[in-house]
Amino acid sequence: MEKVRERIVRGAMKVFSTHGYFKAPVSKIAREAGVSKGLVFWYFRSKDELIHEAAARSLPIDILRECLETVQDKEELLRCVGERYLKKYSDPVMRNLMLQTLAVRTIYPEVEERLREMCSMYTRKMAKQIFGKDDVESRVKIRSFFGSLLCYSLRPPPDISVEEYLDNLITIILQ
Amino acid sequence: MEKVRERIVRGAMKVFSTHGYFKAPVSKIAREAGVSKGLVFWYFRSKDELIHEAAARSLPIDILRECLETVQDKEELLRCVGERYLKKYSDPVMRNLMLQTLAVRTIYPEVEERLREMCSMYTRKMAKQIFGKDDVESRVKIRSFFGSLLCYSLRPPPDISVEEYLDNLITIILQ
Amino acid sequence: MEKVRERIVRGAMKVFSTHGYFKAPVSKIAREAGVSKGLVFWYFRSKDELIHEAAARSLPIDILRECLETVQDKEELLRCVGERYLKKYSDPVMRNLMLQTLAVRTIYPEVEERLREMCSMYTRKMAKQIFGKDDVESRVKIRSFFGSLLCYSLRPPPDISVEEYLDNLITIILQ
Amino acid sequence: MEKVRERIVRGAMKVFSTHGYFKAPVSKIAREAGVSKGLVFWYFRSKDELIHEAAARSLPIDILRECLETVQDKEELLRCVGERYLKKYSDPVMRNLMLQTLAVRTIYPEVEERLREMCSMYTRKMAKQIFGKDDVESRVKIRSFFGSLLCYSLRPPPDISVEEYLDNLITIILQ
DNA sequence: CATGAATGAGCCTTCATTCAT
DNA sequence: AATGAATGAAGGCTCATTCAT
Repeated sequence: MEKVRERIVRGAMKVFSTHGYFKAPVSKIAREAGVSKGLVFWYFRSKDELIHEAAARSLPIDILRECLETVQDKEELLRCVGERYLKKYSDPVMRNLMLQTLAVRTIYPEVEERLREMCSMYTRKMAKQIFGKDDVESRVKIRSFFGSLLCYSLRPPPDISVEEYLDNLITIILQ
Repeated sequence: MEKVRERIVRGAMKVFSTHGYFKAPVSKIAREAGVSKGLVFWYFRSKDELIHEAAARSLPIDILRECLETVQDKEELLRCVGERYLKKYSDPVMRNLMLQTLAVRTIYPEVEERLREMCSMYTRKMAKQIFGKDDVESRVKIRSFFGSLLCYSLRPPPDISVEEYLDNLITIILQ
Repeated sequence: MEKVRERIVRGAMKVFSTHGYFKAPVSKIAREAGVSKGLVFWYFRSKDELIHEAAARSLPIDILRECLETVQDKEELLRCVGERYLKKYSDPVMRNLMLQTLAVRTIYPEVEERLREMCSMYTRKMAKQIFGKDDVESRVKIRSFFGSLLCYSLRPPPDISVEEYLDNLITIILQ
Repeated sequence: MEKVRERIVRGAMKVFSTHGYFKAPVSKIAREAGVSKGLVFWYFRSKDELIHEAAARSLPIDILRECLETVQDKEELLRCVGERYLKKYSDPVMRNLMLQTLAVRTIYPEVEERLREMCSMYTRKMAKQIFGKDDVESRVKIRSFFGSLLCYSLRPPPDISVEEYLDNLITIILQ
């Protein structure tokens, strides 16, 4: 049996992903998790705290960190990030939740900060590791890479497989 | 003096962009527009109707339609779309509002439908017009193009100008 | 027809006086005032604001101020304060409400401050005006005066009239 | 080591005295007493039961009973009551708690009853024992005595000592 | 005895919406 | 058209109370 706290987070992510952070009643989250409404507030001080937990899990920061730490080769790095990214967001819950998180960055400074860090630090690191430099062209390419992944996730074309898509994308970026 | 209805929509877009569609009280929108709360409901049947109007304006559909209608040359087409896109979303209100709109697509079927149309029909048309074909590589490139624009808008790199960025991007896509 | 805001305050005072400030639901206050619950929050930002208004009205500060301003003679001053005091708190609502207010002074600094002012400034002024001096005996007498009024209000002896009581009290204080 | 039950009552009195009976969460009381929340309900059937225990201890009934039983002389009786009273309520916890108790008399019939008994029976007994009679003047004096003690307790004048105050008060009452 | 997770009732507050003026 | 008072439905949160361990 999964731990209660984890069940609540899962339920929250599911409900948040379809209703949005602010239209999702805690009562619905509780029902989804199979617990009482009061218990949610035993594990989380407030709904905001639960939002923060869900928001943190919705971003691909973990993927970036891991791949950058473990992989050296440039093509392999792109593949590592690409594969995990597309896998993570093949789950509709995660996909929609990430969009919800992007939308609330103007409300929660912590979310904004996390996004800023992800966009600046990690893309810079990737540009360095892949192209050996950090010039305009490299950074445009990295952004195109992530942008493409995002676009694919948001609305996967029904007639292109993940592998095919990723192969093509990596080729374009590295050429 | 701007028309009242228009003032209300503008106010709504501004408030929606920072507070999100559901945390933005109609009272705040009215204050922003300089009218009474009651008047908002004279021009719009409900808050949802106002949300739909704002959501429609937040997407780049108008840009796609216009450029596809007026421009033939492939590079010119990419530049037409790119320039207008980056201009539209250089406004923080528009930028944030588009994110809000992406987030509510699971709630409003109309929004979902509009997005679906934009992603499938227009990207297909662009692929056709630019690459003459609609194969995997072409579509990956179009997605990379839009993804890159989106990424740039979300967090413009402080040391790269719009023109420079767009030039590089078009070169990468067309090579 | 009484003004709505005033009706709400009256209803609040009545409900507060029997249920206490914190056990009195706003819904009950609204019902007592004959308005909807939401309207209470149109006139008062929060329940706390309503509590403050009720608390301010529950104290005898107005009586002290008026009598000290208008009356010179010492016996007359005691009688002015005594009469109005006993009249004000002959109303069970006012009597109980004052007790509620005394009880929440540790929670609301504004209430504590108002009480402090009442106890120090006004008793000092009365001692000066009645006994011409501010020594220990005078101040003990003033406190006995107020204490006696308070005790009478809290539980009026069934077989002593207000006038009789006040006459006796003034005699004792002035002898 | 103090008995657990006693620790809980002490903790309750402390928390009640500052937060009031109804704003004081049982959890806070438990923390103050250094026990778990559940244990409070092992020793007391409900929070109300705990309130009653605290309320009973907050009143000066014990003082009245003891002094009336042991002391015969009138001045000595006043001094006995006065001294113990001022000592008991020199403790801010007791002082505030008594006010809280006065405030909840409209809610708990038992509290109301206890107060009624204290006010009628004991003041009557004191009047008899001190003045030999029970006429209006005597009872006004007794009320002035208690009222003065109450006033002193509520807000002790910073420049008058307990002894000095009590001496003066007894003189005034007995003259 | 003792703990703390779990429950559910109730309350304050917000806010979309209506309506008399 | 325009205002703002008035309403009622939720929703977030607290907290007394229970119960398995």
